[in-house]
Amino acid sequence: MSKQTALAVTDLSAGAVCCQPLSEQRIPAETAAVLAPAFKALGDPVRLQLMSMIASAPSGEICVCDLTPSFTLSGPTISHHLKTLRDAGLVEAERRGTWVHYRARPGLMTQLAALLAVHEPAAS
Amino acid sequence: MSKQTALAVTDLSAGAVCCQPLSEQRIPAETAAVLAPAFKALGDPVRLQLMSMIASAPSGEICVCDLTPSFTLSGPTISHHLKTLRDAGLVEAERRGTWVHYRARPGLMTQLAALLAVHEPAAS
DNA sequence: TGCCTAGGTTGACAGATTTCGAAACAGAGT
DNA sequence: ACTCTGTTTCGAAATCTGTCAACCTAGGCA
Repeated sequence: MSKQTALAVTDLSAGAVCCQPLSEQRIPAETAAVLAPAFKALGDPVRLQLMSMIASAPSGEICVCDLTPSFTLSGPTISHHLKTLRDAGLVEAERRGTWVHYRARPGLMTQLAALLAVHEPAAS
Repeated sequence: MSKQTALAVTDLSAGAVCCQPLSEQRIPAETAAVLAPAFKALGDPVRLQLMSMIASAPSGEICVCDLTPSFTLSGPTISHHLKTLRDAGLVEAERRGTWVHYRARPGLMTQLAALLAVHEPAAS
């Protein structure tokens, strides 16, 4: 099941599924179906923190061994959450030697941010 | 009942739960716990579309009677999804005569967008 | 080479949460 | 009273969360 969404997300992060703020134009059902899983992936406190730790890593990437100790959860649980973020297209993993490093994929996050951008009402 | 959940969200949308991009600074567990539910609320294709339809309504608000026909789901189901968005603090409802109108609350969405903003590597 | 240990992932499972619709309910208009 | 709009309640099916056990890969060492 996650395979399907992962594929779609890969497509969009390569391309141009959305860019218009959500408040300026109705999202087509198709687009919503593609982007909702990304929001869902961020819709868990642990995953939101993981995403933040990965994205804010000074070197651009961070070892799982540095992530796990920050939570009271077990290793497998963290691994599952990381897989969710991976399937959503928000991060990618690379094994270098003994350790696995996670890196953020800014493309999709940028799209989500653009989607949420609120058009300044009057102003101008 | 919606008052309770609305309170926490009201606090944050009034105040300073977050503002820093997720990729610039680690989100504290506390902040993650507060913001994750908002992402979770957007993490469903139907709710994402609903949010978009509400936020992009030309008059700033939209009647439930205009929302329901756009989906193949039953009335109660749409109502449930709307309640989820309400509880998350993303929209608010007002009954005017026979019909109920939904309006977006941009505050929280702005915060989420700021959180997802990706720091430009160059600049600064 | 063969064996051992450590880091992470995967699979399977119980318990909690979500999703959806049928039926019942509340508000407003006729 | 009756109708129409939308919400709430309730229950069933599906999904999600977290853990243990098993597995795989990489590295160290005799």
